[in-house]
Amino acid sequence: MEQEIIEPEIEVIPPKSLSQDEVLQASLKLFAQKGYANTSLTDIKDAVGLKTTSGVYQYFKTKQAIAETLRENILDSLSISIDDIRRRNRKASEQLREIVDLLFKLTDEAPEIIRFLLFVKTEDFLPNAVPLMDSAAFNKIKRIIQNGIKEGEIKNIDYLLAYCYFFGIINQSLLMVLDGVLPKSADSYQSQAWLAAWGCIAKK
Amino acid sequence: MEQEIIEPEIEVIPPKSLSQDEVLQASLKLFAQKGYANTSLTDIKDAVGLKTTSGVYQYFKTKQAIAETLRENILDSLSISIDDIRRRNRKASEQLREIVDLLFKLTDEAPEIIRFLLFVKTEDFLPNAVPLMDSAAFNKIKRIIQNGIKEGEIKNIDYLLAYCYFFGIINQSLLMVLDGVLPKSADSYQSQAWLAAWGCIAKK
DNA sequence: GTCTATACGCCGATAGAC
DNA sequence: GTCTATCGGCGTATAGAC
Repeated sequence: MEQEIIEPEIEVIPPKSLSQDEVLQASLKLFAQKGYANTSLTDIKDAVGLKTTSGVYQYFKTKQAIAETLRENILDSLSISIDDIRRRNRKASEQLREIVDLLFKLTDEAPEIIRFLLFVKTEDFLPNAVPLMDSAAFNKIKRIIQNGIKEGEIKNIDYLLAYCYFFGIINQSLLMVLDGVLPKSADSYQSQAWLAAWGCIAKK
Repeated sequence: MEQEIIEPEIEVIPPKSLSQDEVLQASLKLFAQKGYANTSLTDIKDAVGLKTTSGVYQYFKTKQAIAETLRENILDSLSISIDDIRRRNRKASEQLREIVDLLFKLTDEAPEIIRFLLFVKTEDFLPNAVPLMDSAAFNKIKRIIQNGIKEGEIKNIDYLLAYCYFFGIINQSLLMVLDGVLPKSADSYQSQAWLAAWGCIAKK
């Protein structure tokens, strides 16, 4: 008669079914805060609520593999977002504007992601990882700029220089927000940063 | 009969009077290339030509102390250079122009220094170091910008934003040169980068 | 004042009990 | 499938011989 009661036992309060994703999220925050080398598996295990580091190895064979997966996930989702942006907008100015939107929003809402991209030097510990600038996501950004040049929206300069000036301003803004040098939320600086960055490369 | 061969071992060629500065120079290169955490005292000892790490401790008590001294030296000499630049020029545009000159020249001639400034996150291992933006050198740069705003040379915006836009472009240019993304020497990009950066913050 | 030897902790990783 | 126990290695740092 009480056999049905067996069911609710399936984790009433803490599901505690530790998932691979919990490890990834915890590691992302730690790597973003302290850097890869200064983050030990002990730190990760603590952040996730495990008792020993052995548990972590259930999901990832090595510490490197965690960082690798993290990087792939971030770059993949960035790439997908950019695809979406390109689908919804035709002009380079609109596409870049939406990419800036995304980056500033992430800086406020998921700063670990931007920290990871801006601060964590993956080439230091992932020797054969694709350089950021050669990843799918960044290739798409470069293509947007090249198209903008071709269409006459962007000055006729080396597209790498256009990238450099535009994202120089954008990245430095995000960086100074994350470092607390610019004291307000990223959102507060977005429109001005966009104007400065776009004004740098826009034709005429 | 072959006993005389023992003698030449007294190092005829390399005087090998090891100086503190040799350790600093070697460490600077290593830190700039591989990062602080990935550089061991064994690496430093090898780069300097010592047989054991003990020799390094003759000049510095800890590995941290090496990085600390290095940072102080670099920031001090930067600060001195900026003093000199301010003495020789009155207008903010001229002063900034010469600072850009200096940074690009260093990128070509002593890339380790710029690498150390741009890439090595000293706050990760020097907990109580003064933040870059609060160092004497950077305070002088901020003052130059504030003066430029007061004199009407630079747009009337928050001086931190002016700093952000200007050095966003300059630093990104140096960074992309150091990463090899921009394939030529820093010198090749200097005048264009200056024009873009100054155009961003110049009045009118 | 430079090398020998070594202490000692932390880290990443593994084997195996339950 | 999670915890116990532990290994081997490297990294910083020290004590002391020469």
